[in-house]
Amino acid sequence: MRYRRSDVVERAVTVLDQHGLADLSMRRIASELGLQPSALYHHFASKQVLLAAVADEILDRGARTPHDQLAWDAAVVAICHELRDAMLAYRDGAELVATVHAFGLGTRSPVGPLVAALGRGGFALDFAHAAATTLVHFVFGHVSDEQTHLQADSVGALGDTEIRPGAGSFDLGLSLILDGVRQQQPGQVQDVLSGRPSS
Amino acid sequence: MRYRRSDVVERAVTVLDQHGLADLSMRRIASELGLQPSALYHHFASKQVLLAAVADEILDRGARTPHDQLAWDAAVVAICHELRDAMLAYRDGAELVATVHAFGLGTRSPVGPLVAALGRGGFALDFAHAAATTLVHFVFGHVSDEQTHLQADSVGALGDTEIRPGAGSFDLGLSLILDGVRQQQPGQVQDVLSGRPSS
DNA sequence: ACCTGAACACCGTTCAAGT
DNA sequence: ACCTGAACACCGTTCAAGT
Repeated sequence: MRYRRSDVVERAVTVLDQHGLADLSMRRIASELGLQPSALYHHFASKQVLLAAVADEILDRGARTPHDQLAWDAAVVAICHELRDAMLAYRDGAELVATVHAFGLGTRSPVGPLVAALGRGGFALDFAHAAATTLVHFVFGHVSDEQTHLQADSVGALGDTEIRPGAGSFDLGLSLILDGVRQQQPGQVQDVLSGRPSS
Repeated sequence: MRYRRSDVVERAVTVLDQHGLADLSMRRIASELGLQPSALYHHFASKQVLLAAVADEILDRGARTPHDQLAWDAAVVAICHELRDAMLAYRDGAELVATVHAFGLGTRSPVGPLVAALGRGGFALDFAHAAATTLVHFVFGHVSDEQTHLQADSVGALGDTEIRPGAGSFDLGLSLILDGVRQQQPGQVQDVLSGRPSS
């Protein structure tokens, strides 16, 4: 059989979702396609490049409408939720996307959209960048934890007392950071109890 | 030669610092000690367990005095800085510690001390736990980024326009989260401009 | 353009056996 | 208690050659 680059990515996504990141090897993908491992190097320069394409595909599939119409803070919440949902949709999605992001590969970084949203909030670029990466680190870390616990549960080892991370603690952490960001909003004093401007 | 478990950990830390996490293999550690790879399995049940011991060792070496005397927010800042410094002290330290933490291995989790500090701030346990993990995700993510950029720079590929993460953006992100936490302080209204209680 | 076949230089882990 | 030696079942990557 003769495949296109996108066919390989598609199959890699399936292997990832069904067998996890540890089993996502070049040899495994090749054998599932009925190819020799070396054939993959016609489509991708290295495994890292293939993984970056897989991460981009996962984020693409979770992409929704643009966030330009929303208020800056609603846009930030929407982007973070979209990112979380996209990564949760595939086994080890968060670990894969975070790894690709850490290596500076992949073209779908959520930092750009977040900086844009924060820019509409009137924040300086330096501050917007620091806030955006803080948010991204939180989302990656939290969703990785969620998926690790999902995995542990599905294997059967459920500790009763343990605090499980989920949508609740995600929103809590997210609003924590957002509250911190709002406090730096230039030229404004905040109403602490509602989180909305009071002047 | 005949080694103790701690000798193996010590050598592993050296290999990590000199050659990086990618080259920290069981075979590499064994050969540096003049042992067969199988000999390591007398001391550690698996590579994961060895890595957990290495992470613990790195955090142990960075351990300072306890933070019980400090105000809760000063303690949080101290714990996060200590964690950052400990991981920055060894090549790929952040990636290793974060990986071990994600797998639930290692005995030196910074979440405990952070929850304790936040408890002294009067926060509910659930909230304290969410805040602590948010802080830990931020620290792991930020320091991983710092070390990735350090590595890229030392290789020689320095992009000029790029925003480099460092101590400045670390403190910025940290105070961002801390500001958000302060806003949830029970039974208090905050002075937004100073970050200190006003009532 | 896309793939095969064979090779190279590695992995983590197990296990019987040695001292 | 600590280690050897050999094996098993894998890796990512390269490269000449095929269609």
